[in-house]
Amino acid sequence: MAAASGPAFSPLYRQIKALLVQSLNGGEWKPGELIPSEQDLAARFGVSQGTVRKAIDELAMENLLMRRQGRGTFVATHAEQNIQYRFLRLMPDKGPAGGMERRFIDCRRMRAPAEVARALELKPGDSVLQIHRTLSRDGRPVVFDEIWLPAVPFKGLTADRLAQYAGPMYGLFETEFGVRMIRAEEKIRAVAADEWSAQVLQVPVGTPLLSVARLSHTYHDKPVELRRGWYDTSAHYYRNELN
Amino acid sequence: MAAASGPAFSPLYRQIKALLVQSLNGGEWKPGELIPSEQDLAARFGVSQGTVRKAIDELAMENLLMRRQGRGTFVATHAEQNIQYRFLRLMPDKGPAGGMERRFIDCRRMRAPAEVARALELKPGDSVLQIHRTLSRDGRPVVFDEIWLPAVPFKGLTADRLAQYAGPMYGLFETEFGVRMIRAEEKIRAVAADEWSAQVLQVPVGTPLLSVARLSHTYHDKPVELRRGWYDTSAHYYRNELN
DNA sequence: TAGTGGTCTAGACCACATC
DNA sequence: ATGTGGTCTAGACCACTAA
Repeated sequence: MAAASGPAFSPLYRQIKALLVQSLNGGEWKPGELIPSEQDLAARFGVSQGTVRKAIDELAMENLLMRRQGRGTFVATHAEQNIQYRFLRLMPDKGPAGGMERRFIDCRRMRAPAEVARALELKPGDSVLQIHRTLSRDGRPVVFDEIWLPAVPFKGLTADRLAQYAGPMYGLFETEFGVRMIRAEEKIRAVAADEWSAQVLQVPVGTPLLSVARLSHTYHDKPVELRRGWYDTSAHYYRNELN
Repeated sequence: MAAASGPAFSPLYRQIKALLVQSLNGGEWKPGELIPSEQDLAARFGVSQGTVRKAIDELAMENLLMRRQGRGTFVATHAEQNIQYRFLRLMPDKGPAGGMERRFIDCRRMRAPAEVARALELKPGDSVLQIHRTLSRDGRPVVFDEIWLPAVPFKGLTADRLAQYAGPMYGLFETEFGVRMIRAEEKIRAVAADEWSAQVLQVPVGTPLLSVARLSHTYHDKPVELRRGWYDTSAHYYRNELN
């Protein structure tokens, strides 16, 4: 009848996958929790275990779920020791990867600038939070971040709460605000340090810095964080894998 | 008996996968060619179709093979129109992604510097090829690459041959030298343009540039290309996806 | 019409974690 | 001993391509 443009066919396991994402997004199973066994889910949806398995396979590959043989399938979380810094690709030239010191400079509420509103799919003038912070290694600042969050799901977030929380920032977002980061895109450039970033990173004005603009998404590809970072790459590098 | 340190268990489909990689590496099926059907492979290896399928699934996910419903499974290739610039992550701020003009500056044979020999796992002093080239958009140079290749599999490669070949460089490597690039790692930094790169990219000395050091691997994680690139990110950005 | 990969099922057994 | 995910099998049927 209609113009016949859409995908018109969706295999069963993708429909099951969509139902699982619904349950994740709706909070039926929270980050870190155990979800029902494949057998239980198969019974619940009225399909075979193999079909549920294929749906979970894809969700595990997309890092929404984590399988552990003999234990079960868990909702992935940023609040874990082993998967820490999942999105931070900056590696030190020498020494182990982890362990940078966080310092929060400020956290303000304001009206979204046009550019920020566009990226976060807000109306121009909607309320947003702006956070500035640094990451340091061995006392030397390496990363200067400016973070923009929509005010509505993150109401009540302050610099103090950020500073008090031990563990990755995205872990706090999960546990305190129910916002889980799934996927992000980064646009990377080389820029000269302006006065502000030069001061914060303790480098001369004009020093080449890596500019990293990250847009993070939660379920259903909804953007929920815009992050502009300046990285001092004199003793670190941004690592990427091509496949 | 022994100290029992190795993986000690390998599922059937991974053994099949290893056999398939052997055949790919050995040249039984060349890039772009059709491989036998899953049924044929199952018969050949004495396993069920499902087991072969799982092996092929992983190889397809790693971009070694390409499945096409109704047609069969093909060996992936860089010499294709649709998958062009698979490894180049530089995107223009405006306009479509593809279509940059290549220019080869030189191609010399020399002894490997220590750093290059280490990266390519050669003996110090082994013979290597050094290539310089640029990529331009709308006549303006954007990328300056210095490429290092081991001389032995790439014997006979000249700037002329590079310039005459239409299509991506890795396509030429496949068809002319039988070397297929599978996977690469990049280390990215912000640096100031030195005199040479400034001249080639037509920017002032000291301009911040993206420094991209890429190590490319063929089958069995063997490194076969070291590429140091300088990107002018005034009208382009390096795009990355985090998952 | 024939052949390919893609989906779905049902059942058996293995590896692993927990009790 | 039990329950979980992981592997392997065999067979049926669907979607797609090409001749």
